[in-house]
Amino acid sequence: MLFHFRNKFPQLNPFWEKYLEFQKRMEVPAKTILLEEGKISQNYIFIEKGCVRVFFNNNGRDKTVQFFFENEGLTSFESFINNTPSLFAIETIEPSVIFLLPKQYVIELIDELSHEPYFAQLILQVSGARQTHYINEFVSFIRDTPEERYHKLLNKRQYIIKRVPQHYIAFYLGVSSVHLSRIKSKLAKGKVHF
Amino acid sequence: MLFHFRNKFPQLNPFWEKYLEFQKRMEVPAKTILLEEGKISQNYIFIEKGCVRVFFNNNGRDKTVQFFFENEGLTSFESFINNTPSLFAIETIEPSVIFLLPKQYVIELIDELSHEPYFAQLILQVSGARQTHYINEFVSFIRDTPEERYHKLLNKRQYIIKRVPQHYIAFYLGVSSVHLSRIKSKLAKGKVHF
DNA sequence: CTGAAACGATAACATATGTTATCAAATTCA
DNA sequence: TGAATTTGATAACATATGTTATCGTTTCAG
Repeated sequence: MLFHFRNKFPQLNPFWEKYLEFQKRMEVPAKTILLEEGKISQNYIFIEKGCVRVFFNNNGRDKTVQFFFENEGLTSFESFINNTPSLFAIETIEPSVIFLLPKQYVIELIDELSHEPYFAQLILQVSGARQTHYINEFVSFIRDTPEERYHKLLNKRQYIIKRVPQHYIAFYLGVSSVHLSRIKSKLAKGKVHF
Repeated sequence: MLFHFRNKFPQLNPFWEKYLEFQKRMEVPAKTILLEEGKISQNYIFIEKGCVRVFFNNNGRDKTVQFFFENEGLTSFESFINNTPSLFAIETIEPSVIFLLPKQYVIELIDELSHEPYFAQLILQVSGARQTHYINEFVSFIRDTPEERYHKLLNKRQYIIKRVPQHYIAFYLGVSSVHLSRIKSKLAKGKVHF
C-alpha cells in the first residue's frame, strides 16, 4: 500500500529505506496463513515472489475477496489502524517469498513521515486510490453479471486466471466454482459475444 | 465526511468555522439532482434536513448504493479528489435543505489544515473509517443473503426503511423490488426466524 | 514411483431471483 | 377535489445459480 507510492514522492524515499532493515524475510510454502481471521494484524506484508489471497470464512466455506502478487504490499488495513480483530485471513497460494514489517515500525514510520510537508498529499492520494479501488470493485460486483466479470478479468488481469486455482476465482466473481465452469464452457463454445 | 470528525479534533474547530460562511444554503424539492453521473463533483454537500440517495445508471435502470440523512455530509469522493467524472449521481429523496461548500474552499481548507499537527491523524482516521465502512458493506453484500441483509437493515437502521421508497432499498439490498416484496411477505408470515 | 489430494468439467436436480403484467392503495399536484 | 403518478403486493413464468455427486486429470508429498 504505502510502498506503492515510493516513486510518486521521491522526497520521502530516505524514510522508506531507513525501515527496510527491520523487515523480516520469509520463504513459505503454499497455503501458509499469514494472518488469521479474528487476529489483530501485526505486520505489513510485502510480496517479493509468489501470490496470496485475502478471504473470510462463512459457514465453513472460504470466500476469497482479493489477490496480491509480486511487488505488492498489503495488510488488513482496518485491523491494523483500529487495532481490531481482522475480518479477513491472508494465505499464500503459491510458495512465496515475503517480507514482514512489524507494526511498531510502521507506526514509527508514519509518525516520522507525518512531520514531512508531503505527507498530507501522500495520505490523500493513498486513501483516494484505495477508496476508488474498493468503489470500483463494489460497483462492478453489483452492476455486472458474473459472465461480464469473468470476461473483464480475462481481458484485464489474465495473469490472475492463469495463476490462481479456479475455485478461489469463482467466489471473487461471486459465483460457485461449478457455475464458473459453466461460464467458461459457454464462452469456449462461442455462444457469447462481447 | 470531514465534518463528522469535528468533535474528535476540537483543536481544529476554528478551521471548520471559518469556512461555514462560504456554504450556500438551498431548499430543494424531492428528486432534485445534486450531482449528475459523469460530471465532476464541484461541491461538498451537507444535509440539514431531508435525505438523498447515491446511485448510478445501468442500462436505463437506477442502482442505488447508499443513503444519507440529516447532519451527514457527502461528495463523490473519488471524483472530487481525482477531478474525474463521477461514477455516481446524487439525488434528493425528500424535500431537503442542503448546504453546498464549493470545491475551491474545500481545497483551501485541506491546504490550511495540512499544516496543523493533528491533520495526519485526522486523515488517517477519516480514511480508516471510510475504508472500514466500504469493506463492511462489501462483505455484507457478498456474504449475506438478501433476506439477512433486509433483516439487518430492519434491526439496525429501520429509519431507512421507514423513509425511503422500497424500490430504492431493493437494489441497495441487491434484489429487485418484486423480490423484496416476497422477502417482506415471507417475514410477515413468520416463516423465517433469525 | 505411487497413492492421495486437489482440481476442473459435467449432469441432474432444487431453489432463488428476475421479468412482466396486473391491481389496489397511497400520495402528489394541478 | 379529482386525475395522475407513485408505490407496493402478487401471480405466472423464465432464467440464473447453487448443490451434490461423479469422473477424469493433474499435482504433490512420502
